[in-house]
Amino acid sequence: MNELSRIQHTKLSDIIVGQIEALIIDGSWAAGERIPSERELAKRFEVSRPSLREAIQKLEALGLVTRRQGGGTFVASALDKQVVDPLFDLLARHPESQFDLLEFRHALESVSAYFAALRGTDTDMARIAESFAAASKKGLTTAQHAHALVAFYVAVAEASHNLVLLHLVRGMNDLLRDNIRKNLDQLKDRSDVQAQMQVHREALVKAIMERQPEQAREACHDHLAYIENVLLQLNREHSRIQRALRRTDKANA
Amino acid sequence: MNELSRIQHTKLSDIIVGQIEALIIDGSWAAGERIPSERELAKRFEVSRPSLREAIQKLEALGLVTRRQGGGTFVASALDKQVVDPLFDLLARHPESQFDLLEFRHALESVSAYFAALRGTDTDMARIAESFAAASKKGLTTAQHAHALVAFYVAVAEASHNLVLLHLVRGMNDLLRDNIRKNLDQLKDRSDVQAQMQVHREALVKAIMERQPEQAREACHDHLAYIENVLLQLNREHSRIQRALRRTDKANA
DNA sequence: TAGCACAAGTGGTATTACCAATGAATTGAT
DNA sequence: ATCAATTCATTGGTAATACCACTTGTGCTA
Repeated sequence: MNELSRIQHTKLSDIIVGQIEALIIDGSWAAGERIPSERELAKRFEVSRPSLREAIQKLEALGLVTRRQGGGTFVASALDKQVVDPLFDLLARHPESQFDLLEFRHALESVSAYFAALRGTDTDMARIAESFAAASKKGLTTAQHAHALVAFYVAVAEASHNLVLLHLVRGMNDLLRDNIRKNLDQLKDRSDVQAQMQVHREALVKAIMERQPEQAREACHDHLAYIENVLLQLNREHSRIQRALRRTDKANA
Repeated sequence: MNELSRIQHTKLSDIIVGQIEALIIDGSWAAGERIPSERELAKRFEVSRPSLREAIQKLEALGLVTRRQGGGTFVASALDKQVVDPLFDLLARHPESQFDLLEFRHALESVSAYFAALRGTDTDMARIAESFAAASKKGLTTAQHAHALVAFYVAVAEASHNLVLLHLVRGMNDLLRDNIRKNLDQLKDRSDVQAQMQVHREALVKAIMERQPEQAREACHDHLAYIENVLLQLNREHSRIQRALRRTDKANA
């Protein structure tokens, strides 16, 4: 049986990865802590150092540990535990998929808001309030505003206490910031729209703080649906202007 | 300068990865083709075999190549070139995060259903109907049923015509199948629950076929919320039984 | 007490060897 | 001539040992 034979040939390094992951996840090795040396671990697991190194390299690729030549191997802290998804790289290079991303954000942030309202601790709520206040300051540049909004959404995702949601939001940090900045750029001249967006965000924060999951979801949905509609309208206007300009150019030719 | 020193200390294996990636991307090494052996490549790049192996291992982690002991290393074809997200790997190895995944699926599949109903072409609808019929057959093993359900959800994601959703569903294929199989296993003795799940899926397909986005989203939501509640109930029962057993063991000790 | 030098311990890379799996070629039987 | 079995070469997987470069800790001296 093909599958059976595949199961039987688990690589040694994969077995070691599993055992080290368990140690990290159960807290035996805490974030930031230096783990035993490669030579020590090779002895402990009764494998060769190259096999142990292969396992450590996989853990590094997973973002679970970081290595420093001469310094040691450390359990990655949450701060620098970042994973890059190839699709997000792809999307970053193809801005025309902006709406695909917006639609996905729609789902991701709505469910994050829902669970943040459902499960957020008092600490979570405080951080959401802080990051929202930072994002609401006057006089921010577009880049600063985008950065602050990302921090706000990350705080909401953290408050959801869902590992998958948190991972995705963190993984698409750069992409999220670029998407938000582009949205803000396109809406730069529309102070009416910006005011409305701020109203939406305030409604979202209020719903989360009052631990109203359905309202939080709805507020987030309204916010993103509004942005989509405005951007679609702007793009239609832009396309219309482009077509008009092309007609004018043809008439003059 | 910290960053400057980081640039200077590029690992040998990373350099090799870049060079091999270039060969794959420019078509020198075509999909499905066997690449030169490790020993040959080590000689060509003038590095040691362990360093070359580390590079190949990274390429494998990226999904660019596949290795077979005794057989060789092959450029991954598009068919099995699957994007592996490290979190999905981690989740696959730690079943205790089953509910985080289920909550995320909730959001992902609801929005996929919404957009499938909104944008699905006639071809999409036909494929959804086909895959749903395949998933509804009697007499499937749990593994076959899970496999068929995954194909169904992939068809729905394809009908959404959203690149991000499609990517995520594809990327978590194995994880999705394992999650569904586990859910089916736990619900094996509950024919009432299985019947209800089938009713939900039929409602979902109906809403998509009739191009009713809100209804599709709602049907999907109902389906997954139902599964979550049933599993939570089962887990509570299981925990209660475990606690009762522990009390019995202690009394007997 | 601070700075410098040295040593020990760390990860990175290398050489060489052997094991287990795979596939191609060869040989023998029908 | 064809097919099956065997053999051998080549592949990836694992290991032992060594050395290099970097980091950190310790001890000594001014």
